[in-house]
Amino acid sequence: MPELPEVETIKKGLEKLVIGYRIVDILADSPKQILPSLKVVKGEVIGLEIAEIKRRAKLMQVFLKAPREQQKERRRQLNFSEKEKSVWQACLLIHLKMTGRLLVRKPGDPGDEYQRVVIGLEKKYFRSGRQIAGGGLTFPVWKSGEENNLELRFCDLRKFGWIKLVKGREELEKIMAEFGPEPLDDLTFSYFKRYLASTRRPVKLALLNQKKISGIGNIYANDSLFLAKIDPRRPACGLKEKEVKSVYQSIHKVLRAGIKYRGASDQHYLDALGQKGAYQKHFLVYKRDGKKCFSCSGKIRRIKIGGRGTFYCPRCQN
DNA sequence: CAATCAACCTGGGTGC
DNA sequence: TGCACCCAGGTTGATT
Repeated sequence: MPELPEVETIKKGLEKLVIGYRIVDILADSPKQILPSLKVVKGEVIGLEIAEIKRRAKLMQVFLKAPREQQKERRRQLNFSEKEKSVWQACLLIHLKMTGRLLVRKPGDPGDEYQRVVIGLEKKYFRSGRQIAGGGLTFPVWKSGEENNLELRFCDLRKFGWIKLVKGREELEKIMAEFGPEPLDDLTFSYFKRYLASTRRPVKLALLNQKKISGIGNIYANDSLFLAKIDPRRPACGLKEKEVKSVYQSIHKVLRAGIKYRGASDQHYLDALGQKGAYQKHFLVYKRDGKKCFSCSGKIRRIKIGGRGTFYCPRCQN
């Protein structure tokens, strides 16, 4: 279940591994997961270079630009206002849903489980510093080396995840405007307080609403409410200011812990190099039903809220 | 408006 | 061993 900390961990890995690589091919065993279609995406992104990777909510944003040698040509084609705006030419928006993975491998590496889409990457690299040309001029030597090629593999057991091509800043902004503030970045206490006061839904479901707060999924919602000692079933609007503050702070603590431990590899999650995270070793209540509460030693209970597994300590959380 | 629920998928687990 | 069934959870969209 890649939530904010998991996607953030993958993002940091991808940044180290694939920036500057050029997309040379896309293969899809599961073309339905590529939007609007494999054909269109291939047509638009092959030849572009990965310029920047960002995370927003639970989404990965892979920004692509024309490679250096084509930039002059592209600039000539654009009008002035486009020049001003477009630092990037296309963006691949990736949602991993529950079982998605983004793995960076070498082309010859053994196939990964549930491999659905493979993006072939190539890098022209600086080989030998500068070479002296005949007239005393110097220039860099770029050489494509197959041994340096990589694959970005999108693996997804349940095929709920997707990769979507976004072609402009406006389109991206329109999509991203549907998501609430980032809990570790621009979620202010006053906004949070106002939001909780505005809904009678169980506070746990309020935390999961991506339109209002982005990035929190089932694991971190459960653990946040345990840390805040709040019963997940309580109507959000019924929390006192002190309790709202406690939930607000707990969300920060739990998400930061998730990032610190490189995510929770409870079932499927792996980082960009295929490594497990460790937050599952630090679950406070998630998946701990029947086990002892770390605070009072009582039994952690499992119930359903909004159809989803919910874990809490009946004695500590009320 | 809000709440509920099926649908999207696959594999692992359970009960018979 | 085989088979029917349920369950996991992020998100959308239809229905009440």
